[in-house]
Amino acid sequence: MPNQTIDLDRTFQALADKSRRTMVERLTFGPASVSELAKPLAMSLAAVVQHVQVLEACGVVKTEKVGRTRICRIESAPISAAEQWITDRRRGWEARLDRLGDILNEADIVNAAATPEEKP
Amino acid sequence: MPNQTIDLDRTFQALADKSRRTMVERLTFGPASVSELAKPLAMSLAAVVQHVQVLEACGVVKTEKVGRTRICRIESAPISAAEQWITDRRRGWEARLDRLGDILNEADIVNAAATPEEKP
DNA sequence: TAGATAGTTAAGAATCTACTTGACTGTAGC
DNA sequence: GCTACAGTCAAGTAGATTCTTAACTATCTA
Repeated sequence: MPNQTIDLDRTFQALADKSRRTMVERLTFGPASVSELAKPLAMSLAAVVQHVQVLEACGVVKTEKVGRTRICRIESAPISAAEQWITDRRRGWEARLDRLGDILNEADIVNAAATPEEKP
Repeated sequence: MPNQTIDLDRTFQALADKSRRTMVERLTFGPASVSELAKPLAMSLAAVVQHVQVLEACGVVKTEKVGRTRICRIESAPISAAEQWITDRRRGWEARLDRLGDILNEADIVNAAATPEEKP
């Protein structure tokens, strides 16, 4: 598979698990073997392998077999795509709230000009 | 519940569904009722209500009943926390790759200085 | 007040997830 | 070659997720 299309469903799903996030966090500091990833996790190695498979299925990590160990490294594109989706939404609602704030401020000014009496 | 602690598991899980992302996208443009959120989705209203409950459980949306309609609006904190988690990781590995790049560049320069013959 | 609208609730089915254990395979080092 | 290591595969289980339909409850409008 050359460059699998990025699937936000799978990527967010992959990140929705503390153990997998711990793995990603570890891989942030550089490549690691499966058993290295397994160290901080209280589960069987087989379970860890399955988590690695989930991360690999969505492209968040790439792996490579070196001798009898499997080296995992992080792949930026899918996580960046997830980040971008969130960023785009946040920008959207922030812009809206800014506009709303402007309108309310303007209304306040108009209101204050209309009734300049009461000041607590 | 005053300000529920942000649960990345739940938040990423909430975003791991196309229908829910569509809802969040819609809410980016301003509050909406449940049936308004339901419009673009090919599923029963009951199913939409359940999706809204998922989004509400992780704090991504807040709702309020007005007459017989339920108004949903986006809440920034949980999504921002998810974004932040990704951003922090990305920064981490980008910094690492930069350092790695520097080292390789330096090695290249040293190498080029050692063997200045071959140039394709 | 009758009927339409907007949502709620419960129960159930199909599917997915996150594990487990146990048997197995390929590689490394003595 | 033998043994330990690193991982793999398969099967099974408990619980979560995503829907459905059907019956129900408010609230609004004519």
